[in-house]
Amino acid sequence: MRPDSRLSRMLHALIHMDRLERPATSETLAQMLNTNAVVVRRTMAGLRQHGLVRSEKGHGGGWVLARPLEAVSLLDIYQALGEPQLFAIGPSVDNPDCLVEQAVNKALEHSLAEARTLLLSRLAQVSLGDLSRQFEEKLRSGAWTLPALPPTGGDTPV
Amino acid sequence: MRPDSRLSRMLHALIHMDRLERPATSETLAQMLNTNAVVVRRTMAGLRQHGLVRSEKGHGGGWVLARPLEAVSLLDIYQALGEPQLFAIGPSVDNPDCLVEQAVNKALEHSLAEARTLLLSRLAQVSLGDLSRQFEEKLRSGAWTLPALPPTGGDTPV
DNA sequence: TTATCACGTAACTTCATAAATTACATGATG
DNA sequence: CATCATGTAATTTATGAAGTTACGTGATAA
Repeated sequence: MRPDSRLSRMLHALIHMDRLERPATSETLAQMLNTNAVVVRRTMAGLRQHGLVRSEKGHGGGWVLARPLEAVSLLDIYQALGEPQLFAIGPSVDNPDCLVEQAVNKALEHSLAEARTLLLSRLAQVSLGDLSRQFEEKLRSGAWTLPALPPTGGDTPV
Repeated sequence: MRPDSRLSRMLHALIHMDRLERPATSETLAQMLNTNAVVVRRTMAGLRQHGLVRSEKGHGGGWVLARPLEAVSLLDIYQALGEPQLFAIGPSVDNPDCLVEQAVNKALEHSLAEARTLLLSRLAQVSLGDLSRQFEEKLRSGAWTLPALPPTGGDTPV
């Protein structure tokens, strides 16, 4: 099952947006995310509805952050995306009247619920500012030396 | 994303198998699980390779438990199924050289790994015997009173 | 005022994969 | 040796994220 990458993609986009002077167009973000501008707009729509970003039409328009990165947690983004399905495994609904199936599903869902609670609490504890700082740290520590590029200086990578 | 129901289905099947006198055919299990006998064989194959069940061909053949339910945890079944993908969300691989994407994915994967550890430990703590007892408890407590069936006695449901 | 830019959104196609189905082979029982 | 039941390859179906096409709306600039 191919995992839903929308959360990761939006985090990626928002951190880039924070580093740009001007609004980022859907086309620009689509190139960063190696996808299509319509996919960007569609996914960004939820964030706009939750007041995390604003959009502007026309010349010079695009997407801008509505809050500082420090004030946005990974959980905020997850929720703004509509809280997509977390788990790739789940209960069966083959014979809902069967008490065995009910007992199995109850136990399984209980374990899943615990894992979900832990995961959401972890997402709540991490801000986009934290991620941005970790990115800055990578830059400072020389991590920009890409495999095929000896450290001859030059452009910082995207 | 439709969740993978194989874990739930196999738990369901194994508990029923424990209550049968004779080997359960794939066809019988398929009816319990509202699916196809080939799906049952394919899914059961992993459990056989891990020594959790045995299969017998020919007349009177079918599937039998190779261990008491108490000696099998939900984690055992999950592993026997090849440890299928747990999460429906995951990292993006749009621009692997991008340090922002790397930082985002690292943080996300860390949270996911913690949730995975918790979930697997919970699955390890629950045995099929526990589930079977919970099923028996439902039976005893009158939970067999199905919506359309007043408690007039009669057959116990599947 | 008009051309261009950029978002908004519906409708459709593509892609991946669990699940289901079809087909046929192998082995065990009566 | 007919029947039953598993073993497994190959194919089709179903579902939803992702991608694409098309067209509409609003804002800016010339």
